[in-house]
Amino acid sequence: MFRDCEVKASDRFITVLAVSNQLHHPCLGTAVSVKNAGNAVQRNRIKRVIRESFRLNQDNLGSLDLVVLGRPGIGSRSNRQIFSALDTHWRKIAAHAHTDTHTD
RNA sequence: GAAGCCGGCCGGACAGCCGCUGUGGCCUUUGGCCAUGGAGGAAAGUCCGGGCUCCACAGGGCAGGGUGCCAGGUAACGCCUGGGAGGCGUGAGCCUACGGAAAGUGCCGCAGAAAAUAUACCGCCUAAGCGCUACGGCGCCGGUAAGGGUGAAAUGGUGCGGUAAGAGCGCACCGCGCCGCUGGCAACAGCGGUGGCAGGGUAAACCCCACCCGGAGCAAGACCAAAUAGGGGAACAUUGGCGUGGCCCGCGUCGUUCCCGGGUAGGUCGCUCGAGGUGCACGGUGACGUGUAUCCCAGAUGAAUGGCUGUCCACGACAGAACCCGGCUUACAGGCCGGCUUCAACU
Repeated sequence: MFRDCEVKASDRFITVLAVSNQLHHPCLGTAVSVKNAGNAVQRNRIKRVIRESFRLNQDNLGSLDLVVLGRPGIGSRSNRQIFSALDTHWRKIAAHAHTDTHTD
């Protein structure tokens, strides 16, 4: 997954990796360490927000396996900041996915 | 009212929309619908104790670790309660690693004469004995530890007697040791007698004494399904290896270990009804116990318990269950309740 990454979108606090799959819906994985989030409470909050954002956008993401990585300092970001950053990343990845399907 | 002590409790609220997940029911069913439950006082640190599970366990010895005033509570504890002793505070209260230093060993910097079989730096004394004498004394041989000085600590303290000067040398009081009596389950306390004092500190130094302790942990462990190959090389081999988990004897077992190569970790159970919560009654100073009524209160496993919006306020701290309990410790915005103490003022 990390080696075969097809599309990557990232900023200072979040990295999103994507690989196309054979299912007809997207799959989400999260990787947020306590070390990067600060403590367990912040880590769980980040993961919840990631899942919620994914749920709201999954119809636009096609057949992709996605991994969202939390980078150092992510625990200091607010929910609003994470939602808006993920919206940007989802759009970028969806655009790539669509061009891929067109070129097929 | 101010300052403070002790004990207990809370840890944003409400509404709408959209989600996740446990349980129950329905739909002739592979997903929906309805109902209902869904993080904490510390879930944390993983520092103790216990349950549970598997392994080990004839027995013995030696290690190792822990606890350390007494009594009680408890499944158990290094926890809690009550009491004692010592210390701190005007007080309510708080703190204590609080057994043994005449069993042995070690250590005690600097200063100081001396830091432990004691000793004598500055001093004090010159009674007895010896020598000299200018008859004032001086020296020798000695006596002493009162005073000074050093130190955290110097062989009990204060006073009187005593003396050449002094000294528990004698006496009184205090302290200490021993014996007895009284009270108390006990730690211990009080009283009486007796001994002239036994000879520093340190045991979170070794140690001694008393008591306690088998090992590993839910990735424990059980079951189901699927799958694979007992391949190659090297070393050792009964004075050996393994079971074995501190070591030895013992007991059981017979190939064992290492390297290279290859393979697996899917599901179900364990998994939440428990030393359980709450109310009442009774026993107990209390920790707690007993009886009774009532309630069911997270159970995930790429790991749920949430997101957005609005309104309000004192604008929200520390922080996320992972087999389960009992403690301890640490973190914590702000707020509430009860009891008590001291000071000030009023009546």
